[in-house]
Amino acid sequence: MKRASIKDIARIAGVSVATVSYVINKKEGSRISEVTRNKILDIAEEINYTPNKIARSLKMSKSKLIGLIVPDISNDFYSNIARCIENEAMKLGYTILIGSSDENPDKFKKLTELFSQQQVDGMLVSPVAGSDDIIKKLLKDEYPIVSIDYYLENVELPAVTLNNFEISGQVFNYLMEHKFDELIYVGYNTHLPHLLDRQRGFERKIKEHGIASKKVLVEMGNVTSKVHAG
Amino acid sequence: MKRASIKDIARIAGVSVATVSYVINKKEGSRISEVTRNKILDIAEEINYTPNKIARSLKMSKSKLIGLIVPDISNDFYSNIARCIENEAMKLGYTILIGSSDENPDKFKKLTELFSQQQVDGMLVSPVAGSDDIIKKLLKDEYPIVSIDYYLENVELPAVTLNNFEISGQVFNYLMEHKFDELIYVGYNTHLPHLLDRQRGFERKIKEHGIASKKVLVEMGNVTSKVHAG
DNA sequence: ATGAAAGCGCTAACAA
DNA sequence: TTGTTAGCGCTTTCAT
Repeated sequence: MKRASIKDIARIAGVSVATVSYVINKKEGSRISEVTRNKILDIAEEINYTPNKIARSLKMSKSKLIGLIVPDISNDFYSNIARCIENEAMKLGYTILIGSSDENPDKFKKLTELFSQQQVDGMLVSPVAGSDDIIKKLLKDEYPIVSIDYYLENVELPAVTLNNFEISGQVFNYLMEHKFDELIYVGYNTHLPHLLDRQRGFERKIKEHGIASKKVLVEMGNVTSKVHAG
Repeated sequence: MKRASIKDIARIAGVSVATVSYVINKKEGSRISEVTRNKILDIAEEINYTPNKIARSLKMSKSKLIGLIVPDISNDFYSNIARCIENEAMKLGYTILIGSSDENPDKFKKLTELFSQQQVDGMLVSPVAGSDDIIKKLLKDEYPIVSIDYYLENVELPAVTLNNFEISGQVFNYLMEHKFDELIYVGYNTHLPHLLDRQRGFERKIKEHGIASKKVLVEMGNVTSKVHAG
């Protein structure tokens, strides 16, 4: 069944498409008499009209779509974040496009391209190691983009993250209160700034308290197996 | 930064938009000389052209979008399904729109409307109690839609589901092998056909084997608390 | 209070 | 081999 368009309504109602457009979009201005308004609304109802947002997007250069890129949507941490984002997006009339990067910069890039082509109005992304240049380019193209759980140094990337440095200190304090006398820091061997913050937070405390400590850095990937081995 | 369009490329290259369109879409036909093709590709690269899929969708009446409705994307079961769907979709050049219904038919309806307006090419939905009419309407409008984990009686709704009746029997067999001599069936008090199948599968076995049994049906919602109470 | 028309970026039929 | 053009469904300016 071909979908009804405002043109169909206009033809049936014997008015112009402009008029139909006005009533569909409930412009409150003085335009449109009660009688035409109702006629149009009735017809719309009857022929089961629903607006074509694609056409609208093209005309308006606004898609009401936002892209979400996470490392893996099947991961509990991210699917919960996705859900919260979805809730807020819905409230504002946005729909979310979703994609998983698997922490792979190529996939990440592909997703940004795909979303960008779908003309999303913005992206929420959880960047991955090696995606800095991709992000910078997006930013340079004036693409609204905010980062999740990650930030870039010397780049104005709006980000919602943890205060990793601070939290590391809190963990240290907790451990101290429980009378541990030697600590081992286990973390990724990485340059990602938000992860280094944890390390730095830990190191600062160690120095302050002059405590025995060790640091174990494992390669990105499966922590569990690496730590056992090491 | 305004995005480049094929018109920009055409202007710079001194060719028509049709020509640009042809090379962008790599039509292999005899059209287009190597030299123009390369010129166009170079310019596209240089001015950072990326196709506007919204425009393309409008023209083609195909959005390369598919909608996915699950009860809750933050639920492990569904986020895993979502991930698989995403993988397959990507392979085929589709992007997925996601929405959570919270098992609420109103939200479910809203999502189908939203997706439909976004001109998705089809929907994968996990229907909820009370959504039968919505589904039927979608089907009547010739909307490609397939159901997840659920089916409708007397309606041709493609569905990927468990064989609940059969599986119930297998569970029963397993229990028998382990020498249980009384069984309790705990399930929802519902009319949802796929859930009733489990019940029927169980009942058939009970009858066949003449075993002592009880049935506890709880209202949809939080099973755990209900069963404890009952 | 309403309509005509341009144009968003793209594809494709038809001409040249 | 390439160009012209109509049109997808919609919004909005400018007339009327």
